[in-house]
Amino acid sequence: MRYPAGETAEKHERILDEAARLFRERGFAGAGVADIMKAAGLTHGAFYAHFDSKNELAVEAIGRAFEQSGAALERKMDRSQNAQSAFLDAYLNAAHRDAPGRGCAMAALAPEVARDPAVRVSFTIHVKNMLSMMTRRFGWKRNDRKKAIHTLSAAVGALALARAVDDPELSNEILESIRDSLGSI
Amino acid sequence: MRYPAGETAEKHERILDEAARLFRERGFAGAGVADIMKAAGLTHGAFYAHFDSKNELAVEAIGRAFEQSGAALERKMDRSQNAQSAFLDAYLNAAHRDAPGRGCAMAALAPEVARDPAVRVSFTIHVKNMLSMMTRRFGWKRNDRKKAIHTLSAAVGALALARAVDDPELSNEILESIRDSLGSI
DNA sequence: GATCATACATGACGAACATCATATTTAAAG
DNA sequence: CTTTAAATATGATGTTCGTCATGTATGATC
Repeated sequence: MRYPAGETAEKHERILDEAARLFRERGFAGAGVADIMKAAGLTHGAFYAHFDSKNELAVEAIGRAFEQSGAALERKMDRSQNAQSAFLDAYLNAAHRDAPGRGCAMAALAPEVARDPAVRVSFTIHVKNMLSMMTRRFGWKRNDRKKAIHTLSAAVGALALARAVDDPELSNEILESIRDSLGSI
Repeated sequence: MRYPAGETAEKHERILDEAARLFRERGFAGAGVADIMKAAGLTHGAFYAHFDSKNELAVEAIGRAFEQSGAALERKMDRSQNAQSAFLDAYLNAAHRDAPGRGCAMAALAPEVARDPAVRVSFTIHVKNMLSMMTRRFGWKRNDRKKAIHTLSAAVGALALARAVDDPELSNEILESIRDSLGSI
């Protein structure tokens, strides 16, 4: 049957949201089209009425993931006196580590992105946005750009490592160490 | 036929080497058992005479990848006056970025490792080894451990981001910035 | 109100993949 | 020398996956 335009648009958004979540949780290869459609409350057949291919979905889902986690970060910085420490607290903590599906796309997907030419294009735009957002909000005077790159790289690396190690003490130590180290650069 | 023990052991090593390379290049999901066996000069059928499963291979291949890239790092530090700057130069450069198959397993595989319980165990041991190797060789006095964690996280994050972005200028800028920033911590 | 367009569900298809079965050949063990 | 055990190639099996084909019901359009 033909469905009301508004409902279709909502389903489209649900597919994107679930893709952005499942890709971050399981990787591009680990989340199938049928999985994503099921999570969005549909069957696999409807997928190609919304997207040209799984790869095209990956491109759009990366953008969605950045938008979601970026907006969450900005909200937390808005509510704080110190944007930098708000960023570090929000990014480098156990809740973020334990919920990759709602977290940073860079820490969850960077190596897989590197292997997908189409996704890299979108990823690059959002990394640039992230860097300019950081320099803007942190209010740094000199070496702004280098400090932003340093903060971003260390935060992304720390989160990825904290997720990959099996030892809870080491995982927490990584998060705390980097939060502390980056607090005074 | 039954093959001489020495040849079989060599083939076993070749399988491990090719797995360590292909997993880093394509990810665990992206490199198939048949691909790895073909790269090792064998057919897929012989695989289960060498390993119990693909996942078991992944566990051992992660160890092999750490050993290879760790040994290469140590050789470069041996040949230098300053272990820290030798580390930074060896890790954060375009050649390492462009050859993930011979490079750091953390930057190439951390998010996938996080999803595989068996691989995480091996990964954790090697991260700990890496941290103690760094503190030992860098000759730091105070805050050794925190500085090692900081250096490792920033280097891993920078390399992963430098590979994932599409813009060569930004990619080089990330490598150079972090090399510079970490040179004075 | 008749026609058209489309978003969906169901199901199928072909490819890729991990794993297993079997036959073969020959090193190793006795 | 005979027997046994093992490493390999070939091929099969069952599953998963991306994508496509088709039917259907109904909102949209005229």
